[in-house]
Amino acid sequence: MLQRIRTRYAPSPTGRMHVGNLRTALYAYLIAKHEDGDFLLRIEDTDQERQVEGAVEIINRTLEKTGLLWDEGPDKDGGVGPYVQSERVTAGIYMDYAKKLIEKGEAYYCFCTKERLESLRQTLTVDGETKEITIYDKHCLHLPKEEIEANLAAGKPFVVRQNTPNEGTTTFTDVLYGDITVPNAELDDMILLKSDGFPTYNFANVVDDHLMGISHVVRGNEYLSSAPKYTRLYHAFGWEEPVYVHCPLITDEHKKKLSKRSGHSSYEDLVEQGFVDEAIVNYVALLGWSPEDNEEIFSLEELVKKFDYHKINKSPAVFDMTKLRWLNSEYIKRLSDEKYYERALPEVRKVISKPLDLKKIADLMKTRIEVFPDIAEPIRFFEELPEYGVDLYTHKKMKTDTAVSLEILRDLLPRLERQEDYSLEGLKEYLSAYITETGRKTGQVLWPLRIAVSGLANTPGGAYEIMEILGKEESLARIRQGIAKLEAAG
RNA sequence: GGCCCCAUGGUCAAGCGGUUAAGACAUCGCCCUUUCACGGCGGUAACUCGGGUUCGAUUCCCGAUGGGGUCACCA
Repeated sequence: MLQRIRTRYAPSPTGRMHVGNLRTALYAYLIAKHEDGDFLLRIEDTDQERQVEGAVEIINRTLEKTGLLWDEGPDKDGGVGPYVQSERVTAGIYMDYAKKLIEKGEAYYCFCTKERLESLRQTLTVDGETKEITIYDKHCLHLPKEEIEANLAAGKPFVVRQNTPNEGTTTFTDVLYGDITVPNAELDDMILLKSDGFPTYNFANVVDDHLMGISHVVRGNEYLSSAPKYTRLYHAFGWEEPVYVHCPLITDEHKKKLSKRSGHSSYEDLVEQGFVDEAIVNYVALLGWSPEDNEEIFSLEELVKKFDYHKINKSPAVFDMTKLRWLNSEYIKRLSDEKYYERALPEVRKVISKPLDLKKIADLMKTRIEVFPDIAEPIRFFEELPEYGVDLYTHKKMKTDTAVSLEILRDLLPRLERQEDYSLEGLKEYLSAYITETGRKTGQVLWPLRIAVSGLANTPGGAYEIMEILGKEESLARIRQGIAKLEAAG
């Protein structure tokens, strides 16, 4: 294959990128980069009503954060901006191409009013759901030339429609799905150019993919049913078709296509929920594809090396938050201190206002969380000793109960008051000496100690770690409280 | 409803005519351990159904069933 691979990600700027879009962008990027090809970004903003303020920036930022950097585009602000379709509309590109099609008889002007179109609409009820379908009747295809001219001259609003024959079939080839053939009669005369002069996605997409030399068109499987119409467009122009890669859908647990409208998480939502960029990209890559070596954790660079689009699955994949969380925990464990603190410390500060060693507290949580917000709850006891019942002091396996605990804490208190070194090592050394000296079991001594300083049966870290962080004064205060509590309980 | 696509454990996912049907997440149990977690070890759990083709089908073909997608002056 001598042809250079060129792919593109072509989103419409309507808000945050949801996971399905991110996966499409990722696959398009990987297909190109695996062969050292080009990856472009093209903003498809041909629907003026759906424009969302700042959406292009969100797309740019998301692509940058995930490392899916595009290779070319018009100069903009000293850098390489993405291609933007609305800017190309002004250049008259789409109008010119639409006219070429009209000349060839492959498209035609349509002056039908909304009302007339409305009358063509059929409603249909399936499984209790009401759906509306409209099949255009080619009314304007048969308009006399004079009438068309007159309408145009009168400035009557028009639309340009694709002229699809009612006979024959159209076949296109997808690398994953093979040849797909549909009867032309099934293909509606879709609108190419809207009455506001803007092209529809269907048209702009084909024209731009050709003009930009896109070799592999990567898009979601929901486009499979309109693909034959695009094929007809390519044929009508006499252009060579690109290679199609229709990616399987990503669905929710109910097998429904992920969409913003249904409230499914976008990439940015996930970041806000405490996920790591690389983990999200990694996980999403795995939905619909797996490497030959069966590895599951890899960087974008490794992905580029391993990715083979011929191995993309055909069946839809359910987005499994549980597995993403696991993968995220793996990424968190591998994070450098710097990167870990950057996101962990803010979470620690949410619950700790005392002048404690926040980094040490964060360290305690590194292997215990799946997402960053998991940090807050388990460390709250550092800030304030929670209310607890003396029954916590009873632990069969540790061979301890309230009586034993009271005895040990009373025994330990004066010693710990004399102890100056509250570092982890100091405490460890001192207390293990006490343990051997008294012949008690380690757990038997440490259990009541942890209960006293934390008020909890389960804590991140053990008694040593907690006491080190709390420091001598607070540790002793809590131990005295524990003793008082035990004495009061009798 | 028309058209199109899909079908291996709960989820992701190997497999591409002959396998004890991998692996990961989840789940369960054990070990490690002062708790929790990490880590280690092990268990439960799958080829939608019916016809073919074949010496032999999870694998190929057809059909059924199930699920999904799509049918806009949205992309």
